[in-house]
Amino acid sequence: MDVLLDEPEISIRRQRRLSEKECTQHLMPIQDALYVLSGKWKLPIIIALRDNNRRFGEIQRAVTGITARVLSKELKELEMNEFVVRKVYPTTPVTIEYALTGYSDTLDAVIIALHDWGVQHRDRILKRTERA
Amino acid sequence: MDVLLDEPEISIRRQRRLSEKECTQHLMPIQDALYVLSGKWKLPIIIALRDNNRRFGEIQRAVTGITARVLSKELKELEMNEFVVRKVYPTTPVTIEYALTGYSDTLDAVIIALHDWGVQHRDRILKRTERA
DNA sequence: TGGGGCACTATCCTGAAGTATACTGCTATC
DNA sequence: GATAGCAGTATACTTCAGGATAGTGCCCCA
Repeated sequence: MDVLLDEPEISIRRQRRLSEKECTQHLMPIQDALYVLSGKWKLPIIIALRDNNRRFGEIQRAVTGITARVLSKELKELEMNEFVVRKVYPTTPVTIEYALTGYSDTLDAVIIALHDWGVQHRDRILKRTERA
Repeated sequence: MDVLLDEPEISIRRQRRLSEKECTQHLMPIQDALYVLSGKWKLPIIIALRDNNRRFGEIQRAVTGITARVLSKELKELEMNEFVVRKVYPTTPVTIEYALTGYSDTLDAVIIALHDWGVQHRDRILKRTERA
């Protein structure tokens, strides 16, 4: 529902929080960060890897619903971002393993922040629908 | 580049970090959080609003490149998520103002985490391309 | 009286993300 | 000899976020 008030606040401007330049400078890194995490599968794959799934087939079974084509593409992207290493062992036939890198751990703070916010948001939504 | 090793690590499993159930429980809130922030425009709009842009036209001019159609749609979504209120003043013609809610401030921790990670990631990428 | 700003909506279109299905060459197992 | 698993690739399709363009009714200003 919209809020109806008597007088526009347009004249009662709050103090500026950030200059336009500061804002843009803040925006770009955030979008970079969002970019590497967005999409339907990146986080599920990372979580499957954290759960010690290493082989292509294992990961595909852990991340239910993903097709081989998409998993292959996503793993390549995660590898490019250095979150994942692809290890090839000269067995016959070759054994291939994927593993998270140490760099992937730098995402922890982000993941925790997103998680915490998501939990309280979910809670809030639930309470809102209960009230209604 | 792939890494070549002598022996598969498949037997040398690291300790489990999270059970599968725990993982899924962690995943959903994260996806919820990502959902409300992802897309090309949500964050730029939030930042424009923080910068005290309140009128539709003001916001559109601040968020360069966005069309009225998309801005309208995004503002509705932000309103549904209770990050934004739409205030209607009974002037002639009606004056409409958008403003961030207190709830939008709960995103601060998430935005800061994403920002910090984004900054160091950018740095890392730059250094990598310099090296090459 | 005609042009512009206001806050939008309607219609159509494009491109990127994701899906479905089939196929590869290799080996191990029934 | 047939079937299944391994780690994918190839081709074709669908879906949907977002973009382009035009137009709404209202008012103000020259």
